[in-house]
Amino acid sequence: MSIAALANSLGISTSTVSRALNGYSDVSARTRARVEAAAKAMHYQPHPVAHRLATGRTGAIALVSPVHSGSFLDTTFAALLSGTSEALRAHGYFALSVVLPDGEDELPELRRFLAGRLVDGVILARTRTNDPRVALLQQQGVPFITHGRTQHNAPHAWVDTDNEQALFLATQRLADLGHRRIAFINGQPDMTFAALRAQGFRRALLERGLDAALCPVRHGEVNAGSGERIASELLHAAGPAGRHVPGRVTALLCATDAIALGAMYAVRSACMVVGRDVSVIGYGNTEAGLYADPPLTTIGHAVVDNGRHLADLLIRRMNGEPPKGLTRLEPVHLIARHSDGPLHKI
Amino acid sequence: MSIAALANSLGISTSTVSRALNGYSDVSARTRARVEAAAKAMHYQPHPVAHRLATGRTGAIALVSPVHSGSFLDTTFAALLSGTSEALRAHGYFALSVVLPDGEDELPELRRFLAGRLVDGVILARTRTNDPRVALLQQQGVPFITHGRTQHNAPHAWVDTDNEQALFLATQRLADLGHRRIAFINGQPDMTFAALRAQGFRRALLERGLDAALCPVRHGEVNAGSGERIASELLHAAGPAGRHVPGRVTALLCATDAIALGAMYAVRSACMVVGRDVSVIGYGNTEAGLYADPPLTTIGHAVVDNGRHLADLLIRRMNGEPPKGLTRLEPVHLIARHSDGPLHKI
DNA sequence: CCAATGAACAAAACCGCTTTTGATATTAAT
DNA sequence: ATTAATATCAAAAGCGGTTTTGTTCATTGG
Repeated sequence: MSIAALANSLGISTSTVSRALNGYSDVSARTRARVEAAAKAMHYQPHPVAHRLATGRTGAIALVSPVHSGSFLDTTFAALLSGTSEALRAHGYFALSVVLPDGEDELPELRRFLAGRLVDGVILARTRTNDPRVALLQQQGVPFITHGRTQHNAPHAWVDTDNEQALFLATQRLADLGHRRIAFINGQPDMTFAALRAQGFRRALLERGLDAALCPVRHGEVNAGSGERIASELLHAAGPAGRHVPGRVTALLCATDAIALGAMYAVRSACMVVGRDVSVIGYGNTEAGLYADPPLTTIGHAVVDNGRHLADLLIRRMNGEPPKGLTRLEPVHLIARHSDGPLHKI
Repeated sequence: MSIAALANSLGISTSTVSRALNGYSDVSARTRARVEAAAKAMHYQPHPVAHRLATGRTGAIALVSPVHSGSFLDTTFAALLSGTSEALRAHGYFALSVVLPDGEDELPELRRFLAGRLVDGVILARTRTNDPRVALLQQQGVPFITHGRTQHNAPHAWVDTDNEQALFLATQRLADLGHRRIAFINGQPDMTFAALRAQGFRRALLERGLDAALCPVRHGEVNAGSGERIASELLHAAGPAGRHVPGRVTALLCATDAIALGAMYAVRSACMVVGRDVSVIGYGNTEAGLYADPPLTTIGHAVVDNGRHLADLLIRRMNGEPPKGLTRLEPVHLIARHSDGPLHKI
């Protein structure tokens, strides 16, 4: 069923059919009704590709994320996708998730994807503080929004969780439990979230008067294997030489629940008890943390909501709003369970 | 840069340019070289949407999966996406992941997506034994492949892991450890994988001479919460009345690692020890299982490879091969860790 | 020497829709 | 009554390619 066939069967021109169906004013009510009836009767639907060629719009957006080497897409990403899909569906858009290869091919591959013109807009996940993908999107003029702020000069739309506040809260909690030697097992330092969390960590140390030299920040992949390895190193390391605070760190802040699960494993491997000998706090409130032994104290954030807000703001961006005001910082909260506790004298 | 502009600058017709660039034979070598040089110099690239309209091909395929209510896309799906993306990229295709809403809207939404003509082929994940999406795809004539077999009459391409064998192996192992009362916490009964795993479970019971009446199969969501709830019920239930084998089940087979983590939680909640009082076996070999306490015995399968094979077979299908032979059953293996052990007399 | 073949390109049709421009009839204003 | 404005529709020109059909000229075979 093409528009030509429909027009033919009605004995009118294709342009009139198109204008009738698209709500133009110079079509008589009578004609419009006839066209609409015939379109329904003949199950007419405009050919989407022809429509795209004529209008330039595709009706789809992409959620772009790299495969973080060593860790598959995590549950955060899945929740994000779920939220955006739902919200975009309400506006008639399709949400497509696109996986870019890690490393050198990432940017060329994103370029190739954008050149393919499959989508009207892009949601960029896993942003880095200085993200070449953002520069590319700005240069190509594609409407986009990032999950996580960046340090680019030109403003762009973003949604972010309050990573800084999250680690401020978690660190404060450990300090208030008496811990003085707290380690932070962070993600890769070039990631936005990692930089912000490190800020929150340092702010809390300062505010609670802890010695930053005793509170190391380590960087690694956001999976359990990496968490186990780094935690193991931290637990077996002695304090810095010349200090009179002896021994090891007593608390492990972890950038994700997965890291925390690895860290808990390391604690057990060192024949210590999580929550008593060593406190562990995760981030993300995943099921795996909830059902861990002991249940993991963690940071909660509404990722599905993040997805919805990303979708809503992107649509406003695609409708021409300037990126300046299209930002949103989502609150976080601490979920206390049993993987942390008061400092026991060693 | 349109083809018209390029043709104009060369002083030849657009048809010759098109034919030169697309390898037709009736273009002289000299002309072809000139066209190619000019195309490169002017950075000409065919407009993808116009190309799609003319050829009917989009250069993209979709990995379609529902949001399973109560559980987000799990790591299995993420690994699948990773594998397919990589393999399809090698063939110049984009892999797009599409999330369908759960429930009533699933089929209409798939129909709407297919009508959008964004992709040349579809990979269908999470298949059910009688899957209306398969019927829809067949009816619409879209090349597709499923991850998981179905019971449809018309043959279709599929890749599946050997679910039956997996549960056969796991059940056998528990039987050989002396367990006589083994429960299987399965996924929803309409899912392909669940039906096949139940088959493997029953086959092993038969082969090892266990009493099926003492070995219940339960169905639930494939997440930890559901696993905890069902395991808890099973552990607190007495044996069937009138039997002289008293007490509870001593081993829990779980359809996913997530379920197993929930089950382990339930065991601890009942003041018992996983691996001694109750054996637990998972499925999927996830990181969360590896770093659990105790480390989870589970079924390993190469999901990323599944993704690659799905991609390869789908491409052969799109190239016109009949679906009959385009199938592949992937092997599984048991990964022994410490969440199971010999039966202790209660 | 003339018809048949083949090489190389141009012209035109097509994919299917949107949007601009143009034409005609009707109505309102002067 | 004549002109200007308005309503309604058709024609045509995009969007940017691919593919079929035609045309011209040089070559070859009989």
